[in-house]
Parts: sequence; C-alpha cells; structure tokens
Amino acid sequence: MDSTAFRTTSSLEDYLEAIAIINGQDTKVTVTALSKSLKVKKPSVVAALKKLSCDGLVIHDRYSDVKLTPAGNRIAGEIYRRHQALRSFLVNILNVDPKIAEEDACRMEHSLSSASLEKLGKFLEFVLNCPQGEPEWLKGFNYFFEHGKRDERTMAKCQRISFPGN
Amino acid sequence: MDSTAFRTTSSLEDYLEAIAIINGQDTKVTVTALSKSLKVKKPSVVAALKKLSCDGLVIHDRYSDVKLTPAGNRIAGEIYRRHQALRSFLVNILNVDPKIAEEDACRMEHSLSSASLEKLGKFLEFVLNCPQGEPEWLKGFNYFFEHGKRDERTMAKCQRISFPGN
DNA sequence: TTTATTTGTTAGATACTACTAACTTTATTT
DNA sequence: AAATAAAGTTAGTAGTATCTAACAAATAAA
Repeated sequence: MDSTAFRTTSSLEDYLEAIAIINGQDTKVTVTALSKSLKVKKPSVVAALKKLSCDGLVIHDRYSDVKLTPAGNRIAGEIYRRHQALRSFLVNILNVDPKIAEEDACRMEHSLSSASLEKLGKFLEFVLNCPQGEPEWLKGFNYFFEHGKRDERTMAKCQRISFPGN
Repeated sequence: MDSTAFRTTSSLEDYLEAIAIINGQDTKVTVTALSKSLKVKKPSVVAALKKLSCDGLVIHDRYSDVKLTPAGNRIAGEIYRRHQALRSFLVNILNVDPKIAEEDACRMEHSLSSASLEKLGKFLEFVLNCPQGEPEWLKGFNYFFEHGKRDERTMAKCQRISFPGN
C-alpha cells in the first residue's frame, strides 16, 4: 500500500499540474496565474488551494504565493508524465492534430493507470527512439490512413521479414 | 455544427452505454439492472433517467423499462466504440493486464475526441488485422518491454528493410 | 501619503452526482 | 384475494466544483 496516497480528484490534479507548470516557468505561482491558466475564476482557485493545503499537497498562506510540497510535486509530476505520454502518442503515432491531441490529453491524463502509463511510455520510447529512425510500419500506417488501403510495397517488405526470420 | 449535440456528462454517458449493453443482451433494461451494472443505488438511476429523458435520449415511463431513442443510441454507440478501441489498444498493443485495461477504458472513454477515435480505430485495424499476422515490430516491442533492450535479431531485420526500400 | 488599481478572499447560489430512509406501485406467493 | 416480496420512486442530505457579488489586503500611481 502506498503510504502517501491522496485521493485527489481530476479537478485538484489539474490544479497541481498547473502549479508545477507555472513554477517550471520560473514565474510566481499566484491565484491570478492559476485562474488564467485553468480558465476558472479566482474564488475557485482559492477554494481548491484550501483543499490541497489541507491535504498537505501545497503550501499556501493567505495573500502569498503557492508552493508544492514534495507530495504535491510527486503527484503533479505523475499527471504531467501522463499528459505528455498521451499527447505524444496521439501526435507522433496516430498523427492527430496537435491542438486536439492536447485537449484530449488534458482530459485523459486523469484516467490512465500507472501500469498503462508505464507501458505507454516504453512503447513511445521503443517506437520514437528507434535507432533506424521512424519505423517503416509507422509510415505504412500513415499511408493506410491516407489511402484507405495498405501500401503494397511496404506489405511486400513486411512479408519478407515476417516469415524467414521466424 | 452538429444539430443533435447534447452536452452529456461522463455520468450520463455511462448510463447510456450501460443501457445499450444491457439491451444488447436481450435483457429488459430496468432500474435494477442499471443499478447493478453501474454499481450505484436505484435512486441515482432514477435521477439519471429523468435527465436523459428530458434531453430526449431515453424513453422512460414510470414503473416501466427503459429504451434508448435514436439520439441516445447514437451517443451510446459512440461511447462504446471509444471504450472498445481504448481497451483493445491497451490489451492488444500495450499488453496491459485486461482487468486494468478495462478499468482504464471505462474512465478514458469519456475523454477521447471523435478525431482521435477515428485514428485509433484505423491504427488498430492496421496493426491487428495485418495480413501477415502480428507484426514483427509488435513482437519487438514486447521483447523490449520484457528485456529492457531491443532485440538484436529484430533490429537487424528492421534495418534491412528500412533503407534499401527508400 | 493618499488614491487607485490589482490581487486575494469570503459568502452565498447553482449544478451535478451520489447516498439513505421512507414510501408507492407492481409482481409473486400462499 | 390477501399477504409478501420485489421493483421503482420521492424527499432530503452531502460532497465536489463552479460561479457572482461584495469585501479586504497589498501594490502601484498620483
């Protein structure tokens, strides 16, 4: 059992992530900055910070700026990694429009389990850091999506390696 | 603009999906069945059905069983397709434990855009319906995940086809 | 330093979702 | 048909998350 398990909600996770991102830009994390970043009104930010503060995930004294605790930072990092992995998959593998991919990632980042994230991360590493560059099959997929049928040339090559080697 | 756009929530989408699934099993869609299926109490079901009924997504007369309207059925189908695509990706591509994949799909199904779903569906079709069976690279990924490094044999073959053909 | 502006906060309202407890209707037994 | 059980409903409560309006504190300008 994880001794530092906080049951955060999607909403609170969004706040933690936003705090980490703003902080990463060497900008002071203020209520106003969070309000703009998350497109919510300032009283909503204050209410969220109160909860996060009670849960020991942020430090926030009245009228001063916000800091993540180590626990809060850990959660924020996890959410951010989910976000990046999902966005990367959508953009770099599926070739989804970056704007849509970003929006989808923002919503899905709250739903991906650690187990799946780990696999997805490895998958992206395997495909995108391929020593031979963009794998042939990924080009084949883009052809397939564009033309609605498989590329004969790629298929022939695929076949060539699929059988003799086994 | 979509003339039949209902802003449903995750929760209401879950109800629509469950109705479609129960209906697909040729079982009467009752409050009790939905209550069991979604693991919520019956008053919650009644409240949800009232909203869906007001939005014209289900037909539900007091004390009788539930039916999807065409509009409701369309939304339910969309959610179900998202669910299946996500689950299939997690299980068949990433090799995530089926139980975890199912849970993740249940949550993520509310967050995937139509654009991404279309791409994901095509991707799965491309990979899983490959005429040559499970693609070599997918085996390569599983090796990579298990051993933490790429399979030399697969890489050599990959290299062989990546360059001469281009 | 007084004034004005920005920033942060509180209080109160609304919407969503689920719950329990109590009640009504329908279906099943006896 | 009366009694019992099951299914469905209503009313009222609670937690989450958001909003507006009004107010307080801190900062910047005059």
